Amino acid sequence: MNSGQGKHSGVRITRQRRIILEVLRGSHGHLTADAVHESVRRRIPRISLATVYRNLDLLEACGEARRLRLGDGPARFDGHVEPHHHVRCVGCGRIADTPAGVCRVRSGELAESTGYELLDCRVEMSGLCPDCQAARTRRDRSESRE
Amino acid sequence: MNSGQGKHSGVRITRQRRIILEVLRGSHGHLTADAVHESVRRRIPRISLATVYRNLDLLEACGEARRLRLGDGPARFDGHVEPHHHVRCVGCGRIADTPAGVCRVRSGELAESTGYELLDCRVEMSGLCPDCQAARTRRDRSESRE
DNA sequence: TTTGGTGCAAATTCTTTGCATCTCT
DNA sequence: AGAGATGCAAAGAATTTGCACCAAA
Repeated sequence: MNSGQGKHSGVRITRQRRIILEVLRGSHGHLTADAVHESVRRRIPRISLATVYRNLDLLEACGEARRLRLGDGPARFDGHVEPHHHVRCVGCGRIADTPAGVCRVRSGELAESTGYELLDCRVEMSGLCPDCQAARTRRDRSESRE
Repeated sequence: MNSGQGKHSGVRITRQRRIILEVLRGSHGHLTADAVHESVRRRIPRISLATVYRNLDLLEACGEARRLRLGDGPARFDGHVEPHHHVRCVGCGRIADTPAGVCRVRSGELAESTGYELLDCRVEMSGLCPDCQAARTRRDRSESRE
């Protein structure tokens, strides 16, 4: 975030910023800005949603958080920045992490076919979570009985 | 779209619907709803943006188009539904198609690690397009001369 | 002290909806 | 005729911004 440093260097660690990051790191989920706001509010009741958005933007720019736009609805923020990907359940919307290794990108082939130089790769899978698989099975059974 | 057919079967092929799809198919780009609207408007001046949105939703549901939410900003629509992926240039925002083969997903590993049953997989890569690579090179050279 | 951050409210941007009207079939 | 589509305008959701005040360095 701060490469061309002026005389004073910049980003401060405010209470709100620190706690927002704690919430992101602490949560296993992939929280919407609103959910982060709700959660932080329990510790800083007067924090505004705008501050949450500003800080999420900044954390993303710093590489401390990732913004996900899976499916529709609001963006989600992930405080775990180690390489990994996501699967979203088409049944219930739940999002799970997957190991980075489930997808392998041939950057050579990319460069060859498009001329692009690869910087980052995100995989959004969709599928059925175990619960929704079970629900489907139950439904299938009851339908075949009709 | 129409499996449990009632007495009358449903989706009509209206002029606006047909032309929207033609625009999507004809364009190589990945158009925003607004851009589709602009384009269709040249043939149907009174078409409304709402109609464009409604039809894009429907075409997506029919599997005739894909909705992409890459980076930020509005969704983009892709009328080419054969399997492929996308790279977005972090320099200029341009989006290019990539062959499906640049990315290989191990669905077995996915099921094993998450329990999800894989249905679909989208890869969003980011990188530098050839033009922005060239621009960077020029910039690097002029900076090293200072 | 000064530069950056915050809260609040208002503004933007993107997308969806209600409703009267129109149009395929 | 009647289900389904459209245009228009208004509503809605998500996110950003302007500004006066506050607080970390």
